Amino acid sequence: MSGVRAQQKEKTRRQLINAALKQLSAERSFSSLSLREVAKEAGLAPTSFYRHFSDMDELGLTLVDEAGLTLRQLMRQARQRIAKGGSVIQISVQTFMELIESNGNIFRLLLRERSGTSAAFRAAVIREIRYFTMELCDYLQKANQLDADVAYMQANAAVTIVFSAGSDALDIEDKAERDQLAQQTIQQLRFIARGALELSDRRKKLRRNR
Amino acid sequence: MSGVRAQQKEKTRRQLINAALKQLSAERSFSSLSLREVAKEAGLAPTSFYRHFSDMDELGLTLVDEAGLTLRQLMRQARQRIAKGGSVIQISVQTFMELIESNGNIFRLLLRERSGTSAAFRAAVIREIRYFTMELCDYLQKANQLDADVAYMQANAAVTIVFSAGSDALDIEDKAERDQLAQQTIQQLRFIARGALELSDRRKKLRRNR
DNA sequence: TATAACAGCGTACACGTGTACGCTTAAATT
DNA sequence: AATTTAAGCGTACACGTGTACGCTGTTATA
Repeated sequence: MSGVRAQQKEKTRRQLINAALKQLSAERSFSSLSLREVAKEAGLAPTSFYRHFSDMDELGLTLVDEAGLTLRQLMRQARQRIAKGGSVIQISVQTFMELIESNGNIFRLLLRERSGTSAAFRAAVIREIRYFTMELCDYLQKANQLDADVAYMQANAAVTIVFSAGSDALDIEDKAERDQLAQQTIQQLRFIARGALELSDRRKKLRRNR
Repeated sequence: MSGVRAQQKEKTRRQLINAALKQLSAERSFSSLSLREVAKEAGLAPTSFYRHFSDMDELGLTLVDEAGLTLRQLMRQARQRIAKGGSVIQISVQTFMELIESNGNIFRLLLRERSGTSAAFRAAVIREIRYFTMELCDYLQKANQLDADVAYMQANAAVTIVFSAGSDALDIEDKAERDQLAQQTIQQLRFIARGALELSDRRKKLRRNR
């Protein structure tokens, strides 16, 4: 049981994953990739693909998992930076934008499959994004003493805005323009935060006067 | 030049458009439609397709135009209702949700092609949405006396939130759930409006004290 | 050392695709 | 009335697709 074999298998599995990831781009969606193309890019015979995935769909779901992992990495990194002090919103947006720059394709996958054509994919993507949202919701609730529903609405709106901005950022090559987009996004998140806090305060006053 | 011929041509052209629209659904994206399928659905021989569009892409762009038209219809309708009094945000969201219910497929097209695979499509969709955003921006600027940049950020955020909610609504069949989503969206838009107004006020004070 | 497991390959097949080409037939033009 | 125009059809082709099947060579097990 030395594992030479299993090791090799894992390696070509990664080659398939990377091949698919590489072929994703602005002009190429996952659903437009063919099994043959991916196998070829990975240096495999088409039929060997089946030794690793039963389907292109299965590969796709694996990629979504990969994307979820990246998202969690993002959260960890942002938390670390926040712990060192600074504006929470600014740091979060900046970290997110860096992620998009270095992992454009995997982020594109999330965006496309979110409103994509396969129910399984959509469900998987939505799950990842929901996890992300919930994590943020928790943080907001504790940090700002918000009611659960207010925190959720804020988190949900914030994630929507940030993901949308990320999608736009993917189409911008000019750095100055991207920075401007980031600034705008930060301001929009502040709008939302402000509104949420205000509702929360109003409710608190109402409770006190009862 | 009675136009019997041109009339007939226009009719089958519409049949092609409607055929494509009909085949769009949660499980079927435009890019996954084939020329042959659309022609068949329209009751045409595959090769006759070319008498009307040189490409599936050309048909697609026509559909995006159609969607833009629908969007403008929406704005008109919302304005009429608003003129009769009531909460602007509430009426807008409600009108939007009605549109989605009755024109799900065309709205899906917009959502999908926005982050889709064809540069031409993306550009066309972005143009339509930008128009929509600018219209809202104008309104906000005048109605709330906002600075141009603040109004734009609010409009942009609002449109993002509403479109995202629309996308979610497409996957919900339960009416009560959809209503809840609408309520949440309304609240989120109020957050944003609140934040924008607050920034605007702060700026005004700053100017006064100069 | 003999045997089983299994990753990877090549061949082969049926199927759906876009589209070139020429024909028919009815409307439009002369 | 004679001629031109053009919408729609059928045939035909080359191409890319997923995948079934059997073979080979190497690794793991007994």
